[in-house]
Amino acid sequence: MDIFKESLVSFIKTAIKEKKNIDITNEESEKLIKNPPDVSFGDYSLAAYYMAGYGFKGKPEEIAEEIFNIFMPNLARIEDLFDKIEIKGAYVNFFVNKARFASFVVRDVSGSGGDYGKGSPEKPLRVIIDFSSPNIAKPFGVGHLRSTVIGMSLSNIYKFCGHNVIKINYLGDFGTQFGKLITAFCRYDDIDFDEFEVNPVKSLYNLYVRIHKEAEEDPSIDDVARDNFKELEEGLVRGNAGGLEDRLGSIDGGQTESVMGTALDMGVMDNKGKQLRITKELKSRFCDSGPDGKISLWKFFRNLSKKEFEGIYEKIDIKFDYYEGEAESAVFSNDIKEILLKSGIAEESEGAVIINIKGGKTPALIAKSDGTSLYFSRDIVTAIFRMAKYNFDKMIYVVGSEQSLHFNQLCGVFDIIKENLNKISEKDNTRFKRYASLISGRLVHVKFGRIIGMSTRKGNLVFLEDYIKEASLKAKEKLLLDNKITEADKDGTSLKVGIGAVIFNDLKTRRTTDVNFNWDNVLSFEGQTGPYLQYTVSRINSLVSKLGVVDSEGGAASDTADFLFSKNDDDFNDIFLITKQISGFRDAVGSAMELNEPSVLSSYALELASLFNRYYQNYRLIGNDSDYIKPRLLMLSAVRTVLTRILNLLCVPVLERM
RNA sequence: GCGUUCAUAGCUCAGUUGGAUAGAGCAACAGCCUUCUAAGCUGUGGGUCGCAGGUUCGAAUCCUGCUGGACGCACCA
Repeated sequence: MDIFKESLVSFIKTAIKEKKNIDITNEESEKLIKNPPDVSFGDYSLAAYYMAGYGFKGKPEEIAEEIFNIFMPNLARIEDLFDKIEIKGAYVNFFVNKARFASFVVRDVSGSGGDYGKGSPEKPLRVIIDFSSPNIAKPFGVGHLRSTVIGMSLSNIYKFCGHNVIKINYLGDFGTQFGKLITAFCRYDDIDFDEFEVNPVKSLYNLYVRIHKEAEEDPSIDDVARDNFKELEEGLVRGNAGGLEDRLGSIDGGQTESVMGTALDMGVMDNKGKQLRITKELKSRFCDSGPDGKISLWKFFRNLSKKEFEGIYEKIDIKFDYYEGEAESAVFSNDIKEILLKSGIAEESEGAVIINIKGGKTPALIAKSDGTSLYFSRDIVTAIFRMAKYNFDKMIYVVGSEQSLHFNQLCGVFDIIKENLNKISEKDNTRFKRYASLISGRLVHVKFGRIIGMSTRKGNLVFLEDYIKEASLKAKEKLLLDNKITEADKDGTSLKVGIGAVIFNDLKTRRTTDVNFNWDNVLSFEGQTGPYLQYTVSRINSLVSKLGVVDSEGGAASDTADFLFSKNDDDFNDIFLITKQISGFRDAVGSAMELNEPSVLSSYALELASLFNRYYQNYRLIGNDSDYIKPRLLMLSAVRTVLTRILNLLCVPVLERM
């Protein structure tokens, strides 16, 4: 909060106490202060409607009059900070001393180093953000990009607000579909092993599509696939002797790393720890050796895919603290099933095990009739492990809204467990009870809408790589046309612009609305786009470096003066608008975090960039004397500081020049 | 059928949590580069906030109904 608003807050608080004998907190007082919709209504306002709750009575206009009369006699107490107070209908509007305000903001930014807007909560939260989470047998498409950039951006925002963030990529590395993949891989003789090395995910996907098609003709394939999956899962369970409680015990003892690393395999790695290339011999060894072979094959698929994903993440500069997988949780799913059945929380139905979540009509399914695990049961185990490992205050799942039901049920299960804790026997379940009961109320599903209508010209799924390539190509054309780069593009400018366009496009609208995809829109780079923001920062860079030269020749300006700007300056009003926007940065980050909504920052940044570009167009700095330039240099770098920060928070690359 | 969610300018979206005159960007049209990067700026036109009720001083925002779309609803994830 700035000193202007602060003084209003305390003034209102005192006035209400003095005049109405009502005690209110600073927070309540702050809530009464509104931001008028238009600058012509001033900078802050008090609405009579809200004041009615604090002892003010009568028609709104009368209340406004009364408030106005409270302020006027005491104007001296705040007049340094405010130019004018006026009544307009039911509102009392406050106009800040613009020259002072602008000077204050600019100093505030330059004084906080690069940390302007950073939060430092008294009790930082420990927040897990689970995002991206691609399925290892499905191409990394646009849907995963959304989860990835929203998650990464939220991680940045929480961190910037002073919280402790743990970023987890929960790979979709398990489930019935892997039974299918194993079946397919072993069934077909014409598999291109080289292609498998180069494009593992695509190869797996093709296998999946192929076997799926064949299964439509011959349903017995599905049975084989289910058996293969069962064999795989049971093999893993055998390989990890000891149940859930033991595992939680070892986590308590500090053994937090995945148990899968030590799981059985038969020669997936060479003696240097490098994964072997698949060959015909290796393939038949995997396929003919029962559970151990299945496990090896599964690991082989997983490793190759993970490597491919890491390449993509590196390209768009996304980093995770941990990679996890569903398989580890699958191993302990059966324990969960037993606990919940025994305590009566879950029940059997048609051979499967279900839980009725209150308020929901659809029961949650935690185990299949053949005893193997499900997505849902694995997520329960995973959450418990994470509580044991990280003791989180909040866990955010960044997953599409089509999975709302799943996450409602997941939250519901932990509520039920907490309510029925005494039904679960203490014996052998101490740790389970401790951790599971802590989870209730701490899970958040941050959902996002689908991307509609995105396809190649042939109507196929668009891969992220191609998406970025297309955008970069377009950026390159533009750069070449303007004679800004050589064909070689050594700095990778076009790639950064392309990535910026693609990522920003995903973050500029509110998460929950479905995005209508439109190539023209993504490839235009004008108006409300990532490149527009990148361009704005580049412009400032260029201008600042040129002004820096001018300034060093011109001598010192009034660094310590109370006012850096004068209301007689030609550009005064525009400078004020810019600084006003800058001063809203803290609130913007704050609500972006509160709402788990990066787009709050996108809109904010676009507005700031737009104000700056208008200023840039209308006023010339070079050629003026140093006293004129120096404060404006501070203003420029304040804009740059905030815009750069937001680009960083939103995972949009910042360019020195473009 | 049940549940969730959405509907704002030709198109894509904002709209400060119920407040003052509903705003941007694209697209269209008219302008601005011998001057700090034209991926920019200025101006014009464009709206029954899906429809109908209700709640109150006040509704794009909350409630109900209707219409239309998206998603989900037991052994997939």
